[in-house]
Amino acid sequence: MARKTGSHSEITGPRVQAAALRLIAQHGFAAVSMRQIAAEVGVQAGALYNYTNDKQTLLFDLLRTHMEHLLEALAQLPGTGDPITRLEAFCRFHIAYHIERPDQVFISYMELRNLSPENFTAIEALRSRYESHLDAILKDGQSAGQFALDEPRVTTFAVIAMLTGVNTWYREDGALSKTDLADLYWTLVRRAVAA
Amino acid sequence: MARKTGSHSEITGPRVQAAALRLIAQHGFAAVSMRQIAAEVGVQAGALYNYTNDKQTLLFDLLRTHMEHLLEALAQLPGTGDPITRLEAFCRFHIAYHIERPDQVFISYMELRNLSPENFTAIEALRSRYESHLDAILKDGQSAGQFALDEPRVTTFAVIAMLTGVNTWYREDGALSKTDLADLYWTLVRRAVAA
DNA sequence: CTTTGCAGTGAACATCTGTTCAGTTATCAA
DNA sequence: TTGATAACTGAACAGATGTTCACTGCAAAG
Repeated sequence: MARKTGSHSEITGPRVQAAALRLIAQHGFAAVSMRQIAAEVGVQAGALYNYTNDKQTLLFDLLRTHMEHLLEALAQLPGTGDPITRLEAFCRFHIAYHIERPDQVFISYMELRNLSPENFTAIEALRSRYESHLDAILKDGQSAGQFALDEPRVTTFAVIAMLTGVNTWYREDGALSKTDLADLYWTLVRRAVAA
Repeated sequence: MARKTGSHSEITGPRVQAAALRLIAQHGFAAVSMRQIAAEVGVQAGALYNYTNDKQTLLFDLLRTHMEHLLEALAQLPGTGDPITRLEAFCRFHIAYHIERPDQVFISYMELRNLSPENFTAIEALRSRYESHLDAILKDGQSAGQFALDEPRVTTFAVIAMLTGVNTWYREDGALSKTDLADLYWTLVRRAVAA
């Protein structure tokens, strides 16, 4: 029978993911070698192939996992109700979730071009599902006369870009707390879309 | 005497820059080899070294040139006057300029991490000068009571992220004209900052 | 204790990397 | 025609790349 306890794979596997995530976020997918990732984990390069088919799949799994977790967390938000309340919930959620995962977010935007065509399509589909959530809120608010939007789809892109931009400048040790941050961005969004 | 006509360097030099720009934007700095760039230009790899000291300098020159041109163009905008008018001018300028140069914009955000520390500092300084322009407008409008901003610096980041985000989704053959686009974004910004 | 099989090693593979440089070509000035 | 020189070639360099695989060590199952 296969061993259960004493098996390292359940420890090493996540460590490979973590090392790959950190190194790719710092240097870029193409700039990081399998040997560097292995060294970070403390094994030889060959051992990585117990945990991934190849380097491309390693990247794809990082992005897919991130997007799936993001969608799972998003699903906790209310899908119906007052559009303004839902928009606020979405904005605060987006900032809170993304600011805690700068490496994942960075990679998810930067390394799309290093995905194979099939893998790219898969990730784009997940991203599209995420954006649809905000799109639905904006359209509902539009119908209810609470928002004044000429092009809800464009507003979706604009709001997500604005919120995600937090990651480019926010530092944990800065003057602003995460609550301050969410308040500031929510004020901007609220006024931008308000009827 | 040195030759003047018949000298190819004034032709090949820009072609090297253009090829490097296109390929790096598409695949990433680390993923593109000097041989690929040379092939795109139609020369051997060694010939590139007539136009750049090394690969790092080639990247740096692309980013530096982009930022310098951006700042030159920005300098054409009025530096004084009604803050609302200046903010509108800035927003329309930013979108118009960036949307015409997707490769440069992409590289300028994506490849910062592949710059040497000194080169990184130099580019960041240029970027900071650009952001200061918007920052000044927002602070002037704040003082004049035309804008209501809790943190002008954060608003600067938010607005720039939102406007630059256009590049991630806009397509030349889409339904929206560039004027429509600028109108939509300007409406969002105006309402977001309005007192 | 013996057997099983997972986890990891380390060498090997073919190929690619940035960069250098002696040598070739082509064009111009004189 | 001659001499100069900018532009480019093509080979060479030392080392890095992703991936494979026969192998070893070792913990657990029987």
